[in-house]
Amino acid sequence: MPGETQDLRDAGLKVTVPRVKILQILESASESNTHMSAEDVYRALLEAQEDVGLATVYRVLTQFESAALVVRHNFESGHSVFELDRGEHHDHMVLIDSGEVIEFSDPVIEKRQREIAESRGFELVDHSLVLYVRKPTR
Amino acid sequence: MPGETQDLRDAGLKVTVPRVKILQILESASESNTHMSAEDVYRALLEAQEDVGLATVYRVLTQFESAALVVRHNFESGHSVFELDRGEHHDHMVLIDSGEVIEFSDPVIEKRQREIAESRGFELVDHSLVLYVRKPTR
DNA sequence: TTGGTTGCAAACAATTTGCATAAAT
DNA sequence: ATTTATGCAAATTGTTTGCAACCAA
Repeated sequence: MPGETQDLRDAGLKVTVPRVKILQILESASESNTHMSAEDVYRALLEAQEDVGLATVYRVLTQFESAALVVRHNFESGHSVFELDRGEHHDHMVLIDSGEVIEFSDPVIEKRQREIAESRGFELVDHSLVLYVRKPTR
Repeated sequence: MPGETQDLRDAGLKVTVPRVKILQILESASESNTHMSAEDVYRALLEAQEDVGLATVYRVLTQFESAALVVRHNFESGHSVFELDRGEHHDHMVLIDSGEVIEFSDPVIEKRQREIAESRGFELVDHSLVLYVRKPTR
Protein backbone atom coordinates (compact mmCIF):
# COMPACT_ATOMS: atom_id res chain seq x y z
CA MET A 1 0.00 0.00 0.00
CA PRO A 2 2.88 2.42 -0.33
CA GLY A 3 2.19 5.58 -2.27
CA GLU A 4 3.99 4.38 -5.38
CA THR A 5 1.58 1.51 -5.81
CA GLN A 6 -1.37 3.84 -5.80
CA ASP A 7 0.32 6.29 -8.13
CA LEU A 8 0.82 3.51 -10.63
CA ARG A 9 -2.75 2.28 -10.33
CA ASP A 10 -4.03 5.81 -10.79
CA ALA A 11 -1.96 6.07 -13.93
CA GLY A 12 -3.52 2.86 -15.20
CA LEU A 13 -0.25 0.97 -15.09
CA LYS A 14 0.25 -2.49 -13.74
CA VAL A 15 2.20 -2.54 -10.50
CA THR A 16 5.48 -4.24 -11.28
CA VAL A 17 8.79 -4.34 -9.48
CA PRO A 18 10.70 -2.25 -12.06
CA ARG A 19 8.05 0.45 -12.09
CA VAL A 20 7.79 0.72 -8.32
CA LYS A 21 11.53 0.76 -7.91
CA ILE A 22 12.03 3.40 -10.57
CA LEU A 23 9.37 5.58 -8.98
CA GLN A 24 11.16 5.29 -5.64
CA ILE A 25 14.46 6.23 -7.19
CA LEU A 26 12.91 9.27 -8.83
CA GLU A 27 11.34 10.21 -5.52
CA SER A 28 14.59 10.24 -3.66
CA ALA A 29 16.20 12.16 -6.50
CA SER A 30 13.36 14.62 -6.23
CA GLU A 31 14.16 15.25 -2.59
CA SER A 32 17.68 16.24 -3.46
CA ASN A 33 16.37 18.24 -6.38
CA THR A 34 18.28 16.12 -8.88
CA HIS A 35 17.46 15.35 -12.48
CA MET A 36 18.31 11.86 -13.65
CA SER A 37 19.05 10.45 -17.06
CA ALA A 38 17.88 6.98 -18.06
CA GLU A 39 21.42 5.81 -17.52
CA ASP A 40 21.46 7.35 -14.03
CA VAL A 41 18.28 5.50 -13.12
CA TYR A 42 19.69 2.30 -14.53
CA ARG A 43 22.84 2.59 -12.42
CA ALA A 44 20.79 3.35 -9.33
CA LEU A 45 18.82 0.16 -9.93
CA LEU A 46 21.97 -1.89 -10.24
CA GLU A 47 23.30 -0.44 -7.01
CA ALA A 48 20.06 -1.41 -5.34
CA GLN A 49 20.61 -4.97 -6.53
CA GLU A 50 17.62 -4.76 -8.83
CA ASP A 51 18.07 -6.67 -12.04
CA VAL A 52 16.28 -4.38 -14.49
CA GLY A 53 17.30 -3.93 -18.09
CA LEU A 54 18.19 -0.56 -19.55
CA ALA A 55 15.51 -0.99 -22.20
CA THR A 56 12.93 -1.34 -19.47
CA VAL A 57 14.15 1.84 -17.84
CA TYR A 58 13.59 3.69 -21.10
CA ARG A 59 10.19 2.12 -21.58
CA VAL A 60 9.08 2.87 -18.04
CA LEU A 61 10.31 6.45 -18.11
CA THR A 62 8.48 7.04 -21.37
CA GLN A 63 5.31 5.56 -19.92
CA PHE A 64 5.67 7.73 -16.85
CA GLU A 65 6.00 10.74 -19.07
CA SER A 66 2.83 9.84 -20.94
CA ALA A 67 1.09 9.33 -17.63
CA ALA A 68 2.32 12.74 -16.47
CA LEU A 69 4.15 11.18 -13.56
CA VAL A 70 7.44 12.59 -14.75
CA VAL A 71 8.62 15.46 -16.93
CA ARG A 72 11.31 14.98 -19.53
CA HIS A 73 13.83 17.73 -20.19
CA ASN A 74 16.30 18.15 -23.02
CA PHE A 75 18.59 20.72 -21.51
CA GLU A 76 21.37 19.67 -23.78
CA SER A 77 21.43 17.54 -26.87
CA GLY A 78 22.40 13.91 -26.68
CA HIS A 79 20.27 12.77 -23.80
CA SER A 80 17.15 13.46 -21.78
CA VAL A 81 16.81 13.92 -18.05
CA PHE A 82 13.72 13.20 -16.01
CA GLU A 83 12.20 14.54 -12.84
CA LEU A 84 9.12 13.60 -10.90
CA ASP A 85 6.20 15.85 -11.70
CA ARG A 86 5.13 17.38 -8.42
CA GLY A 87 2.44 19.42 -10.06
CA GLU A 88 3.67 22.93 -9.69
CA HIS A 89 5.28 24.27 -12.81
CA HIS A 90 8.76 25.74 -12.58
CA ASP A 91 11.67 26.76 -14.72
CA HIS A 92 15.35 25.96 -14.31
CA MET A 93 18.58 27.73 -13.62
CA VAL A 94 21.70 25.76 -14.45
CA LEU A 95 24.98 26.61 -12.77
CA ILE A 96 27.51 26.65 -15.57
CA ASP A 97 30.42 25.43 -13.49
CA SER A 98 28.87 22.68 -11.45
CA GLY A 99 25.95 21.66 -13.64
CA GLU A 100 23.73 22.00 -10.57
CA VAL A 101 20.09 22.70 -11.36
CA ILE A 102 18.03 25.15 -9.36
CA GLU A 103 14.31 25.47 -9.83
CA PHE A 104 12.41 28.72 -9.82
CA SER A 105 9.11 30.11 -10.84
CA ASP A 106 8.27 33.68 -11.70
CA PRO A 107 4.77 35.01 -12.31
CA VAL A 108 5.99 38.07 -14.21
CA ILE A 109 7.71 35.94 -16.81
CA GLU A 110 4.84 33.49 -16.99
CA LYS A 111 2.39 36.28 -17.65
CA ARG A 112 4.59 38.02 -20.16
CA GLN A 113 5.04 34.82 -22.14
CA ARG A 114 1.32 34.47 -22.51
CA GLU A 115 1.05 38.06 -23.63
CA ILE A 116 3.77 37.65 -26.22
CA ALA A 117 2.18 34.56 -27.72
CA GLU A 118 -1.23 36.19 -27.79
CA SER A 119 0.04 39.42 -29.29
CA ARG A 120 1.22 37.29 -32.22
CA GLY A 121 -2.14 35.61 -32.46
CA PHE A 122 -1.15 32.34 -30.82
CA GLU A 123 -2.14 30.36 -27.80
CA LEU A 124 0.68 29.47 -25.42
CA VAL A 125 0.68 25.73 -24.89
CA ASP A 126 3.98 25.15 -23.18
CA HIS A 127 7.37 26.68 -22.76
CA SER A 128 10.90 25.93 -21.78
CA LEU A 129 13.10 28.44 -20.02
CA VAL A 130 16.58 27.75 -18.78
CA LEU A 131 18.85 30.41 -17.30
CA TYR A 132 22.54 29.64 -17.41
CA VAL A 133 24.19 31.37 -14.50
CA ARG A 134 27.36 31.45 -12.45
CA LYS A 135 28.59 32.74 -9.16
CA PRO A 136 29.85 36.30 -9.62
CA THR A 137 33.58 36.43 -10.24
CA ARG A 138 34.19 38.20 -6.95
CA MET B 1 36.39 38.68 -51.89
CA PRO B 2 32.82 37.83 -51.08
CA GLY B 3 31.72 38.43 -47.54
CA GLU B 4 31.91 34.77 -46.58
CA THR B 5 35.62 34.68 -47.28
CA GLN B 6 36.26 37.54 -44.93
CA ASP B 7 33.99 36.10 -42.25
CA LEU B 8 36.03 32.91 -42.30
CA ARG B 9 39.34 34.77 -42.19
CA ASP B 10 38.09 36.82 -39.27
CA ALA B 11 37.17 33.65 -37.48
CA GLY B 12 40.68 32.34 -38.05
CA LEU B 13 39.49 29.54 -40.30
CA LYS B 14 41.04 28.54 -43.57
CA VAL B 15 38.91 29.44 -46.55
CA THR B 16 37.82 26.15 -48.07
CA VAL B 17 35.07 25.27 -50.48
CA PRO B 18 32.97 23.33 -47.95
CA ARG B 19 33.13 26.15 -45.41
CA VAL B 20 32.24 28.89 -47.87
CA LYS B 21 29.41 26.86 -49.34
CA ILE B 22 27.98 26.00 -45.94
CA LEU B 23 28.10 29.63 -44.90
CA GLN B 24 26.19 30.58 -48.04
CA ILE B 25 23.57 27.96 -47.39
CA LEU B 26 23.11 29.19 -43.85
CA GLU B 27 22.84 32.73 -45.15
CA SER B 28 20.00 31.95 -47.50
CA ALA B 29 18.30 29.95 -44.75
CA SER B 30 18.70 32.97 -42.53
CA GLU B 31 16.81 35.12 -45.02
CA SER B 32 13.84 32.81 -44.86
CA ASN B 33 14.19 32.60 -41.12
CA THR B 34 14.82 28.86 -41.25
CA HIS B 35 16.77 26.68 -38.87
CA MET B 36 18.68 23.84 -40.48
CA SER B 37 19.92 20.54 -39.13
CA ALA B 38 23.26 19.08 -40.21
CA GLU B 39 21.32 16.72 -42.43
CA ASP B 40 19.45 19.66 -44.00
CA VAL B 41 22.71 21.41 -44.79
CA TYR B 42 24.11 18.20 -46.21
CA ARG B 43 21.14 17.76 -48.53
CA ALA B 44 21.37 21.39 -49.64
CA LEU B 45 25.02 20.79 -50.55
CA LEU B 46 24.14 17.73 -52.60
CA GLU B 47 21.44 19.66 -54.43
CA ALA B 48 24.03 22.33 -55.21
CA GLN B 49 26.22 19.62 -56.73
CA GLU B 50 28.80 20.08 -54.01
CA ASP B 51 30.49 16.87 -53.03
CA VAL B 52 30.89 17.37 -49.30
CA GLY B 53 30.74 14.59 -46.75
CA LEU B 54 28.27 14.61 -43.89
CA ALA B 55 31.11 14.32 -41.39
CA THR B 56 32.56 17.53 -42.77
CA VAL B 57 29.22 19.26 -42.36
CA TYR B 58 29.21 18.30 -38.70
CA ARG B 59 32.81 19.38 -38.24
CA VAL B 60 32.27 22.72 -39.96
CA LEU B 61 29.07 23.50 -38.08
CA THR B 62 30.79 22.78 -34.79
CA GLN B 63 33.68 25.02 -35.76
CA PHE B 64 31.28 27.76 -36.76
CA GLU B 65 29.63 27.44 -33.39
CA SER B 66 32.96 27.80 -31.60
CA ALA B 67 33.75 30.79 -33.77
CA ALA B 68 30.36 32.30 -32.87
CA LEU B 69 29.34 32.37 -36.51
CA VAL B 70 26.34 30.19 -35.81
CA VAL B 71 24.17 29.31 -32.86
CA ARG B 72 23.16 25.74 -32.12
CA HIS B 73 19.71 24.97 -30.74
CA ASN B 74 18.33 21.79 -29.22
CA PHE B 75 14.65 22.50 -29.49
CA GLU B 76 13.81 18.86 -29.43
CA SER B 77 15.92 15.91 -28.51
CA GLY B 78 17.46 13.79 -31.20
CA HIS B 79 19.16 16.44 -33.27
CA SER B 80 20.49 19.97 -33.27
CA VAL B 81 19.52 22.83 -35.57
CA PHE B 82 21.72 25.74 -36.50
CA GLU B 83 21.19 29.33 -37.48
CA LEU B 84 23.56 32.08 -38.49
CA ASP B 85 24.39 34.39 -35.63
CA ARG B 86 23.38 37.82 -36.74
CA GLY B 87 24.39 39.41 -33.48
CA GLU B 88 21.08 40.45 -32.02
CA HIS B 89 19.82 38.04 -29.46
CA HIS B 90 16.33 36.63 -29.76
CA ASP B 91 14.17 33.85 -28.44
CA HIS B 92 11.98 31.37 -30.29
CA MET B 93 8.37 30.45 -30.64
CA VAL B 94 7.72 27.03 -32.13
CA LEU B 95 4.37 26.28 -33.76
CA ILE B 96 3.36 22.90 -32.41
CA ASP B 97 1.55 21.76 -35.52
CA SER B 98 3.84 22.89 -38.29
CA GLY B 99 7.16 23.02 -36.48
CA GLU B 100 7.62 26.52 -37.89
CA VAL B 101 9.96 28.71 -35.87
CA ILE B 102 9.26 32.36 -35.19
CA GLU B 103 11.80 34.62 -33.57
CA PHE B 104 11.02 37.27 -31.04
CA SER B 105 12.70 39.40 -28.48
CA ASP B 106 11.17 40.96 -25.42
CA PRO B 107 12.92 43.45 -23.15
CA VAL B 108 10.59 42.80 -20.22
CA ILE B 109 11.52 39.14 -20.11
CA GLU B 110 15.19 39.85 -20.69
CA LYS B 111 15.27 42.25 -17.79
CA ARG B 112 13.30 39.99 -15.50
CA GLN B 113 15.63 37.08 -16.14
CA ARG B 114 18.57 39.14 -15.06
CA GLU B 115 16.74 40.18 -11.92
CA ILE B 116 15.84 36.62 -11.04
CA ALA B 117 19.40 35.39 -11.42
CA GLU B 118 20.75 38.29 -9.39
CA SER B 119 18.16 37.92 -6.65
CA ARG B 120 19.56 34.42 -6.15
CA GLY B 121 23.09 35.73 -6.09
CA PHE B 122 24.08 34.68 -9.59
CA GLU B 123 25.20 36.34 -12.75
CA LEU B 124 23.12 35.58 -15.83
CA VAL B 125 25.42 34.30 -18.55
CA ASP B 126 23.01 32.95 -21.09
CA HIS B 127 19.51 31.65 -21.42
CA SER B 128 17.23 29.63 -23.60
CA LEU B 129 13.55 30.37 -23.95
CA VAL B 130 11.20 28.55 -26.28
CA LEU B 131 7.46 29.13 -26.37
CA TYR B 132 5.42 26.30 -27.82
CA VAL B 133 2.29 27.78 -29.32
CA ARG B 134 -0.55 26.99 -31.66
CA LYS B 135 -3.18 28.80 -33.64
CA PRO B 136 -6.27 29.25 -31.46
CA THR B 137 -8.78 26.48 -31.98
CA ARG B 138 -11.31 28.86 -33.54
C1' DT C 1 -5.81 -17.74 -18.42
C1' DT C 2 -4.18 -14.01 -20.78
C1' DG C 3 -2.77 -9.78 -22.10
C1' DG C 4 0.49 -6.55 -20.41
C1' DT C 5 5.62 -6.52 -19.09
C1' DT C 6 10.44 -7.63 -19.11
C1' DG C 7 15.27 -8.88 -20.58
C1' DC C 8 18.28 -9.43 -24.15
C1' DA C 9 20.10 -8.71 -28.38
C1' DA C 10 19.75 -6.53 -32.59
C1' DA C 11 18.37 -2.30 -34.90
C1' DC C 12 18.45 2.71 -35.23
C1' DA C 13 19.53 7.67 -35.53
C1' DA C 14 22.54 11.41 -34.68
C1' DT C 15 27.09 12.56 -34.23
C1' DT C 16 32.13 11.68 -33.78
C1' DT C 17 36.63 9.84 -34.93
C1' DG C 18 40.78 7.45 -37.30
C1' DC C 19 43.34 7.70 -41.08
C1' DA C 20 45.19 8.23 -45.65
C1' DT C 21 44.61 11.71 -49.21
C1' DA C 22 43.94 16.39 -50.88
C1' DA C 23 44.00 21.21 -50.57
C1' DA C 24 45.22 25.85 -48.49
C1' DT C 25 48.78 29.09 -47.16
C1' DA D 1 56.81 22.45 -47.85
C1' DT D 2 53.86 22.38 -44.01
C1' DT D 3 49.92 22.40 -41.80
C1' DT D 4 45.17 21.91 -41.75
C1' DA D 5 40.95 20.09 -43.92
C1' DT D 6 38.29 16.51 -46.18
C1' DG D 7 36.04 12.03 -47.41
C1' DC D 8 34.94 7.67 -46.18
C1' DA D 9 34.14 4.05 -43.29
C1' DA D 10 34.09 2.45 -38.82
C1' DA D 11 33.11 3.55 -34.06
C1' DT D 12 30.23 5.80 -30.34
C1' DT D 13 26.27 7.29 -27.84
C1' DG D 14 21.56 7.53 -26.67
C1' DT D 15 17.37 5.32 -27.51
C1' DT D 16 14.00 2.04 -29.65
C1' DT D 17 12.20 -2.40 -31.13
C1' DG D 18 11.34 -7.58 -32.01
C1' DC D 19 10.47 -11.47 -29.65
C1' DA D 20 10.21 -15.36 -26.48
C1' DA D 21 9.73 -15.97 -21.59
C1' DC D 22 7.37 -14.17 -17.52
C1' DC D 23 4.15 -12.30 -14.30
C1' DA D 24 0.25 -9.40 -12.44
C1' DA D 25 -4.64 -9.30 -12.43
